[in-house]
Amino acid sequence: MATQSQYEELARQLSAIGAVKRGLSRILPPECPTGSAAVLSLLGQHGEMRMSRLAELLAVDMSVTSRHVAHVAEHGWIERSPDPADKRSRILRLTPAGTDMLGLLAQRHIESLARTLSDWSDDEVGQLNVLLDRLRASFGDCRAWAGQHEHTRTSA
Amino acid sequence: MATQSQYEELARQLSAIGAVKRGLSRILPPECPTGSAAVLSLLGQHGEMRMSRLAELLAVDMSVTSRHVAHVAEHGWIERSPDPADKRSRILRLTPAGTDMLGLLAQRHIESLARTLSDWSDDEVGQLNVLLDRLRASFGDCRAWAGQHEHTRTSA
DNA sequence: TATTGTTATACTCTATAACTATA
DNA sequence: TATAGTTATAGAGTATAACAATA
Repeated sequence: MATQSQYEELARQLSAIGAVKRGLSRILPPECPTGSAAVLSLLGQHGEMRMSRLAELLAVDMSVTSRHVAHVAEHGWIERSPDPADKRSRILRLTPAGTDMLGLLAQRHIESLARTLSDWSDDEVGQLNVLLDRLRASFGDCRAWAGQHEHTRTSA
Repeated sequence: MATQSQYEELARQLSAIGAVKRGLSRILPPECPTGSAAVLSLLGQHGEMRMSRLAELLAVDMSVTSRHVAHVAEHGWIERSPDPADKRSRILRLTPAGTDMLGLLAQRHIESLARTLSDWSDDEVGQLNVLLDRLRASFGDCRAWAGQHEHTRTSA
């Protein structure tokens, strides 16, 4: 168990990390904003999948996923083929153009991070990756989360 | 220097960390969304300051800062007094109500994180805090950043 | 009747540009 | 002329709710 102070600090750090994310998003081509990049990245990592699975991996509502996927499909980076097992579903799959775009994104991310984190050791970057992955897992596990404070009005 | 693979992984982790941030934002009272919470937090940490300083700490444009500050002031959580040294500026300062709200936010963050990260040691949380702080610093230092790819259209 | 996915609507956060007041 | 801050406008991301098609 960590101290209250550490939890407060972590909340501040997570709030501030938005600046880093914005920095990384600025290097993306404008046709491929962060939402599209996330879709491509997950399809590249996990291979073909359905909308519902993608929404779960993105950790956003399926309506949001639907819009991102529509944008990515309009650009020809993915194809949506009918799911023979369930006519309501479609299978999402990277196209060659999508794979190319994914390569471009990786290249830009690597360039930026290599420059920005030039004084980090590989061990430190590895540690951060491990901790961030665990953080995500800890939050993902805890699905008894939503509606806990149910957005109560306060008098403060 | 880290490997390309580690940089790619870090980019993915940062993209995915949004889910954690959204989780934390859901426990906030609806009158005090993340933008307002960030303003209160920084004023609590650093004490009174001017808009321009706050914008720098938030790492967002001053126009954005201005709107957050207006919202926070409307709720009576801060006061804006004229700066005697520069009539264009106003000094921002937490009110007692703002301090109360800050306390409520801290309490909710602590509750949530203590529950979610119950199996983390204090050392691990501390490590993550250190690395996130350093990450922010590395990006903050690198101000020769913007306009590097200048949003070039790509053919990919 | 329940589930998959889409669309309409609304809200938050952010950036750019135009503007006011002061330095 | 330059700087501090505000406001108008636009764009991206997300959530809720209503809807269509299929299970």
